[in-house]
Amino acid sequence: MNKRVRLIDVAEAAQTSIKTVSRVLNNDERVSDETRERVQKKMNDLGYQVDIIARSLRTGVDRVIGVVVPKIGDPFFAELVEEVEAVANEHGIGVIVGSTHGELVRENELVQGFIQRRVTGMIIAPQDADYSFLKQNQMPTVFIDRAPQKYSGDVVRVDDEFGAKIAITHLINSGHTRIAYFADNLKVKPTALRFEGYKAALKDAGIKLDEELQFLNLEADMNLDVTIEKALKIKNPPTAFFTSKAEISINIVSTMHKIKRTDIALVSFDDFTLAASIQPSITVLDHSAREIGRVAIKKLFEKIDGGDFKPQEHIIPLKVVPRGTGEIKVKVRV
Amino acid sequence: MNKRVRLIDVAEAAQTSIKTVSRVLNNDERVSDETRERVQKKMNDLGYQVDIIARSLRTGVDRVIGVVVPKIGDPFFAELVEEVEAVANEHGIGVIVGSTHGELVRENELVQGFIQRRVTGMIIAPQDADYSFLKQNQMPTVFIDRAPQKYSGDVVRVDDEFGAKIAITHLINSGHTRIAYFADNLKVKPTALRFEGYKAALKDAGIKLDEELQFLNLEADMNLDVTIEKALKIKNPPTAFFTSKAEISINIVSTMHKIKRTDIALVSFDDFTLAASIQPSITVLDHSAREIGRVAIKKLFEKIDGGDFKPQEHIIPLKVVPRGTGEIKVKVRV
DNA sequence: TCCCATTATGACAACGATTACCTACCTATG
DNA sequence: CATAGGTAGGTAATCGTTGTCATAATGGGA
Repeated sequence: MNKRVRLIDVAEAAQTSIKTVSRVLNNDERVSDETRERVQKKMNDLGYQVDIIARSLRTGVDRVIGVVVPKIGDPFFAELVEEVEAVANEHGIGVIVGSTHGELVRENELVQGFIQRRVTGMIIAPQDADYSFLKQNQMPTVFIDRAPQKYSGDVVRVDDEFGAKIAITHLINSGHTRIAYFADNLKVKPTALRFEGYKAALKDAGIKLDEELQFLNLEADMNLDVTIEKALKIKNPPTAFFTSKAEISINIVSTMHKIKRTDIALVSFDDFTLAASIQPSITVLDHSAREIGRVAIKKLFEKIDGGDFKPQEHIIPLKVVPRGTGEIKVKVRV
Repeated sequence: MNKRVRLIDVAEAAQTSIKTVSRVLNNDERVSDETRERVQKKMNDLGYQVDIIARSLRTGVDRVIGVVVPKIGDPFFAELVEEVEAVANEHGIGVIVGSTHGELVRENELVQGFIQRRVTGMIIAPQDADYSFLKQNQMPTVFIDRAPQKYSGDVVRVDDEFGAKIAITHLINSGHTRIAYFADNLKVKPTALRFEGYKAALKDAGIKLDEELQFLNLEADMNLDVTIEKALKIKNPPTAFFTSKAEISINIVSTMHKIKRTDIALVSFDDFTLAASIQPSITVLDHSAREIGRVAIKKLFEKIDGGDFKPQEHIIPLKVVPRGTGEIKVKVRV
């Protein structure tokens, strides 16, 4: 393996000092045109490439931002990361990603690793990890999806409670009173908030809560056939379903198509591919991963070059995208 | 901002040398238990964190692998990256990603950036960039999806031509003879190969090619309404569609549902979310992003620790997953 | 004409870890 | 008892770049 060309090699070839070559490399004004050209020619001839690692060591930061998400394979986070990467790229900064898969230990390892690497900044979708170790202003960080534990930092998220509330209100306005709620882990903050929104909307409408309609702590990848069957068999069965998450929605859509019960109204908290195209098309809460990503990276850069701002919460507005489901209830109502 | 704790700070606190602390850090045997404990305690007390950058400079590699894909937001590549990350993680190695968005310049920048960073290895889904600058064995690299230009390296890909051929043969065996082909940019190698497979299958079955059935160089995000309308209006219209890519399939499914023409058989080269659930469910070629990712990262690690192997091509087998579409043709046939 | 400001350049230290090499001491063995 | 070998630890060089400070040359103003 042929060795790397260093600044000093270029310097020797161009008969000047390493510092001058460094100046040329960094477009420093203080170099005569003549020298600059000579150096640049030699750089090309020798095929010089900066050593980013050496530069990072010297400057104290690695021009990379660290992104922590639950699952990079999840289309929601994949789009979010794409947006982050696009903006970072404009600043000449790379993106290093890690998935926690819901594991606290992993989440912690990833964040610590980013700090050890002296990343330029971090964007984190926190799970339950404790962030008290992160000293204020130690590292520019923006949290997404929800606030971290024991740390007060910038957060970019959607208004989960309000979103669920308007979604449920949408169903109520369409005439539904028996609305079942399907959610995964309630210990996760956004999920809990969505549940609150569900309850609030019913309460506001004067509809009594019915525990028989609440299907909580489901696993997203679980087969929901049995659960759904159970839901449809209760005495006064639901005419509408509300799901707290795209993965569950997809799962439910599959099952409902399988058992040919597309008469049940369905509103999904997240949008998903084909939600608009399938029959009936699915009413969703528009909840753009890209927008969250864009706002998060923008805020992050503000912190990076602007210095220390007070931690703020940035709420992305949500709105109901009415599609096929939701309105059809009248035909179906019991 | 409080300054970083270095090895030497720990060494002083533990009344020993920097070397001994380094040994403890790297689990070197040559340290007495007593000293080791004393050092570890001090490390904790002071909150010591390695400086990965400094370590990378000294050792000559950054423990990170660089991944280049067309779009990280594309679910196919997102899943692939998730798989890569999972395996890399087991080796204590991070993943840095970049999207080319089909731009040659960007592709080149990304790869050069990885080299400047002395990444441990690279996984690249090449577009049209010229890789002749990459010297053999300069950097462990595995290409995915297709081979690079002007460079002979390891490639992990599916058998595009064969895949398309068996898919079309599946349709032919179900009785179709008028099969339309929808594809995006034919200049992209895999797309071109898929087209070859289409032609080969028809030829083998003695069916004449009809240019009226070929809809090439479509843009994936384009509205296909007009194209489809045109396809269905020709004299002897198609009874089946074959799409070369998930994005196009989704687009077509949307349109077909909109115009209520779910009677047309559809086979998609890629699988996609809900393909199995919608009515009629879509027959696809099973073409696992995860498997490609897994094989690619495995091969990459072989190169990293095994040294230099001869460049090989690894072909992931494809098979048809028959679902609703494909068989229903008889009812529909003109 | 002399001095100061400005410009172009260079010498050298520093960033924080690893590593090659060296030292001191202790034990075992002929 | 002398020497070899093993063990724990230390010193200094090194990775490739950038930042600090110094220096030489040039030009303009007093």
